[in-house]
Amino acid sequence: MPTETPISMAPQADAQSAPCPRFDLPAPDVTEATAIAALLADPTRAGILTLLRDGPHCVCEFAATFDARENNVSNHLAKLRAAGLVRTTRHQGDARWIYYERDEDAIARAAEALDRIL
Amino acid sequence: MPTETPISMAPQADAQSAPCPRFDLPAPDVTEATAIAALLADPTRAGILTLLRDGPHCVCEFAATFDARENNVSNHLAKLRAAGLVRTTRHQGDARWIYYERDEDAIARAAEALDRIL
DNA sequence: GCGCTATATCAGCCGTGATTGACACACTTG
DNA sequence: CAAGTGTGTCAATCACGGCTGATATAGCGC
Repeated sequence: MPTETPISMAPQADAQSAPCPRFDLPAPDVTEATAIAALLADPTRAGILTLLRDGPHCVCEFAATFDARENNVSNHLAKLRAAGLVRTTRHQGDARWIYYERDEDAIARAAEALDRIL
Repeated sequence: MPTETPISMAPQADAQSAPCPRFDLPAPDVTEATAIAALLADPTRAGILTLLRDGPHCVCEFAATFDARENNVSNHLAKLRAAGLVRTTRHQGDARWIYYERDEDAIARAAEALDRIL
């Protein structure tokens, strides 16, 4: 206990001479934000979302651009799809080619969840 | 299978009958965004940043709120500090207590980096 | 039908990162 | 000064997630 300052105390309201930590603070719910951040933490997934901003692309294009294997790209796209951030459309004329495109509504909601903690 | 329309092909310029994938797309630089996303992907760190929005807090408050150990909280805070997202100030009167606070400028830049890929 | 292509799925391995447990440091109080 | 408190650091451990390699499916052309 600081027993000096016989007349005037430290007048700061910001931090007094006795710290009183609060142990009953409510823990904020960050499950949604952390799930999205975990998706964005991978460079391949982040690159895919960025590349998709100028239109749909197929798996082989991602694989070539990021020097990754097609199955790994497909795995990353499956996670983005499970989170609802991307959709798939088949190419008419050759339905083997699956084009991925952004779900802008879901991505906007994801950005809001991140902004809620930033 | 719709095999009709014997004369005219599908006239859409959006997706023709022959896909031509582009293999020379530039790979976007996502290093900054992925680094920040990796920080936010941990629930303790995300919770710390959220809790700090209503003012500075000390290590023991985080540990109590998230039911974590002080040394682990200190580890997470060290990473947030290394990224420049939080600052430290010592309590005057009892300098053992280290209060963490948000660096709003750095956090705003982090949010911009994430918005750049979302 | 058959082969070929584009994509998807999955067990197993492996590396990164969080937690553990112990210790060290800085500061205050007696 | 010593004891106690709040925090930081670090080797060892452990768990989660991406990669590998193989296999599977769907659609196209012959």
